[in-house]
Amino acid sequence: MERIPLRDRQGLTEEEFLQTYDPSIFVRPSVTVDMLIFTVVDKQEENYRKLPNKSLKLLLVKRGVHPYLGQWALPGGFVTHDESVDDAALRELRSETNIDNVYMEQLYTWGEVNRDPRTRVVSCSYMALVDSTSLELKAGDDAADARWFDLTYSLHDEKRTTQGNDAANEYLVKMTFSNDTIILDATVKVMEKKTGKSSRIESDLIESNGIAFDHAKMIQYAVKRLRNKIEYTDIAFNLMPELFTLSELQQVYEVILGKELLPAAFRRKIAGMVTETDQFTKDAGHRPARLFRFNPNWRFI
Amino acid sequence: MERIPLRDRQGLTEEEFLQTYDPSIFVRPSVTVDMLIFTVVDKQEENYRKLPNKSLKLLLVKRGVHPYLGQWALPGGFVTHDESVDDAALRELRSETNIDNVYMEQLYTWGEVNRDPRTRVVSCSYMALVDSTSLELKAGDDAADARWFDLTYSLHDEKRTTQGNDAANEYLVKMTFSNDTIILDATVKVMEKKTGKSSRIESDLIESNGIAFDHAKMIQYAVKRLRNKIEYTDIAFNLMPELFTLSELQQVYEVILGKELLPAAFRRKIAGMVTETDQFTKDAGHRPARLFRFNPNWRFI
DNA sequence: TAAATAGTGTCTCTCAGACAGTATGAG
DNA sequence: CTCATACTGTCTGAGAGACACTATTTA
Repeated sequence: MERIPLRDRQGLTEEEFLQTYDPSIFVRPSVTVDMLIFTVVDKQEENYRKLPNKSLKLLLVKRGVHPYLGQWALPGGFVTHDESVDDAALRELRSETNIDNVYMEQLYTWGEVNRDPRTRVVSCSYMALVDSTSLELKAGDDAADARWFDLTYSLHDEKRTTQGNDAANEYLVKMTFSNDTIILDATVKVMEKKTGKSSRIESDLIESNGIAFDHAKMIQYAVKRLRNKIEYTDIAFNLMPELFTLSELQQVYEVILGKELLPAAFRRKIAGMVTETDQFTKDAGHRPARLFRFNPNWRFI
Repeated sequence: MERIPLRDRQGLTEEEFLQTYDPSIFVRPSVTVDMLIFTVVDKQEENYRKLPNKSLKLLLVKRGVHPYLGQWALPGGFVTHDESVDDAALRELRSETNIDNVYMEQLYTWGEVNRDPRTRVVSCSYMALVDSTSLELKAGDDAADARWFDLTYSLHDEKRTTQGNDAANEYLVKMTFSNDTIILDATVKVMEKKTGKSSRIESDLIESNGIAFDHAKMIQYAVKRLRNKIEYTDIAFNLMPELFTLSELQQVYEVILGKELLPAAFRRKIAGMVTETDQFTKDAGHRPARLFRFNPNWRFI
C-alpha cells in the first residue's frame, strides 16, 4: 500500500519527526496508561415490533500527532510523577467520558522495547465498563476526535500441534471497528506454547489497518478477559442501566460472548444476581417484560 | 516496637540515607519487576510408613541495603532501557534460580506513589512456578541472601455489608513465612467495594513483620491468583516433576488451595490431564502407586 | 497380619443444555 | 387473531461431593 506521507502541525513527516526526536534524553522507560472503554448500546431495528439489537462499542481516539498520525488509538497518556497509575487511568477515563464512577480494572502491562517508535514506553492497560444510558451526553466531541466503534471479534484458523511433551495452540483473532463513516480492522495471532517445562502465551500483530501502535493486541487481550470474566463475575451489570429486562441482560451477554444463549438456562444462571421489581416495559408491540435490578447481595465464590 | 536503627555499608541509618537521597533527579517513574517464585517440596515425616507432606515455598531475598535493610523482599530489579519487561523478569528469575525454562506469568502492576521511600517506582509483578526436584541445586547461596520460606495463607474476619445498592466485602489475609531459622508474618486487608456504578478491589497492608515494601500485598495477590488458576488451568503441573503419583499431584493441589480434597473426585477431575505410565513407586511401606505424566493434549476451554 | 496408602464403584445432588409449551400486549 | 417476545416446565446428561469398599505392598 503506497501512501502520501502525512504531516503534523510542524509540517514534519513521521520519518522527519523521528529523526528530530531525541530519545537519549530518556534513560528510563516512560510509563503510560491505555484505557479500553467498553459500552453496549442498542442498534435500532426497522420493524417496530422487533427488539433493538445490542452491539459492543469501544472508544478510540484519532491521533493528531506523530507517530501514527491520523490512525485510531486507545485513549491514554503518561503517568505523571505525582499520581498513581490507577489515578492516571481514572484521569484519562474522566477526560474522555466525563464519568468517573464506573467499573475499572487493570489488565496487563505491555513492556516490549520497540512498542513506540519515539522512545521506550511501558504501557499499563485498563478496562472500563460504562452504562451507555448514563453516558450518551459526551464522548465523541472532545478536542481530540474520540468516537465509539462497533467491535466484532472472531476466531480463525485454530491449530493445535503436539510433539512429545510439547504442545502449541495457535489461532487468529480478526477484529473490526466500525461506525457510520469509518471501518478499521486488525488481525492478531495468539500463540499458546508449552515447551518442556516452560509455558507461555504470546501474541503478534499480523495486520492493523488504522489502529495505532500495538493497540490491537491490547484490544484482543481485553475482549478475551471480558469474555472470561463475564462468565463468573457480575461485571456485566456495569454495562446495564439501573433497571433492565432479562432479555436485555441476555443480549449483553450474547454480544460479549459472541454467541446465542438459551433463555431458560440463562435465566436460571443469573437468577441469584438480580432482584425483580414490580415495573414492566411498555408499548413494546408484544408482551411486556418485567424490569429487574442488580442484587448487591449476590456474591461470586 | 522500639528498635535500634540498622545501618548500611556507608554507616547510614534509613533516615539519614533518605535525607541524602535526591529524588529530584528522577522525572519519570522507575520501572522494576518483582518475582514471586513458588515451588512445592516434601516435608519429611517421622514415620517411615507415612508419605511426606508437601509445603508451598516462596523465594525471598534478604535486603543488604537501605531501605528495609535486613528485611526480606521479593527478588527483583530495575528494567533497563534495552530489555523488555518480560526479559527483565526472566533475567531476575535466572539470577536467583539458575533456571529459565519455567512457567512465568505477569500478575499485576503496582503503581502507588509512595511504594518506595527512595523515589517513585512502578513495579510489575510476575509469578514463576518451578519444579523443586529439578531445582535443589541452587537458590539459597547467592551473593544476596536468598532463602525459601514455607508459606501459609489464611482468611480471617470475613465481613459483608450491604446498604441499598452498595455492597462491600472485607477480609484479612494472614500469611506466615518460615524456614529453619526465621519466622516472618504479614497481614493484608482486602476490600471489595461496590458503590453505585463503581466497583473496585483494594488491599491495605495492616502489618508486615520482616517483609519489605508492599511485597506482602503482592504475595497475597499472587496466592489468590494461583488458587484461582489451579482450578481451571494446568499450571499445577509446572510444580511437578516429569513423573508423579496422583496422590502427589493431589497434595500439590491441597497445599495451594489450603484444603483437603476427596481422592475419588480429584482423580475424576484430573483424569484427562494425565497419561498413565507402566512405572510404579517402590519401597513405600505400603501399596505402590502408579506414576503418571502430564498429558500435553489436554486443553482447558 | 497390621498399617498405610492406592484406587474404584456408586448414590445423590446440582446444574447446564435442549426444547416444547404457555402467557400476554399492540395493532 | 397474529406477531413477537416473555417466561416456565421438565427431560437429560455431565460432573462434583460423599463415602464405602477393594487392592497391594512392607515390616
